[in-house]
Amino acid sequence: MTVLPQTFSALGNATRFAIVERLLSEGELPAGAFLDMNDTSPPAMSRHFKVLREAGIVEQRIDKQRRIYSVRPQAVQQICEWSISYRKFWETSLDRLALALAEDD
Amino acid sequence: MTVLPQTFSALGNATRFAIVERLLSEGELPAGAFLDMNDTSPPAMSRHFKVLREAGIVEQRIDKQRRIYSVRPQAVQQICEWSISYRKFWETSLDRLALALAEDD
DNA sequence: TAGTTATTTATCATTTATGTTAATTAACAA
DNA sequence: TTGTTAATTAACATAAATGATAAATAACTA
Repeated sequence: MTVLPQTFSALGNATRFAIVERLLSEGELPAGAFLDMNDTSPPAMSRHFKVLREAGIVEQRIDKQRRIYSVRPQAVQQICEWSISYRKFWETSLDRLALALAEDD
Repeated sequence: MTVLPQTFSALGNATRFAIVERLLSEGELPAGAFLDMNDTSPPAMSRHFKVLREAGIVEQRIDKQRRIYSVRPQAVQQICEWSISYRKFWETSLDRLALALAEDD
């Protein structure tokens, strides 16, 4: 069906997740902007970007000697749509839960 | 901040993702109901459930000698809220993209 | 009780992921 | 040209994930 497992797998690493969150908040940034992060030697960072690229989560734009990365909106949209497609399930489940808790008073 | 990377990591395996999708569609099921799946020896399946439990994605209910699993609605809700929190970004990005494509006609 | 069913835990082997250092590529700057 | 900056690729080591078989646990059934 979908490629969501690959998307989730790529986001299932704390460093990559932080990269994506930062790109989402700040917009496109060159790879080098992330070298201050926790783990990160340049090759490690480069590989994280490769994983994100191959999962279709980010895209690369080349500007001179810089690689500028940004989040592909479709990637986040796909995640949103997946979770929304089960909304009826989780919303009613949570409603029932809240109700049950309220009855304990 | 969040535990989302752990959630994503757990869902980033095709077998576990399939388990979760089936639980979401069919509702709670005993572990044994999944032994027809692709990989799956009973111990492999058991470990997949353990990963899902530890990530807070499923919960276990014991009925006699059966372990009945179900999806914790909060897990899906959390994913939904994360993607929604960046909705402005990805919706406007996609709008711009559609507009740019339309202009090519 | 003895055997069966459902599931998990223990051990071990193999694969995949991830980090490191060294070398490479490409563009810029003196 | 020579040196510097930005990023990647190559080669290697180590850790984590995942699967298999065997054994253990717990509850049901004859």
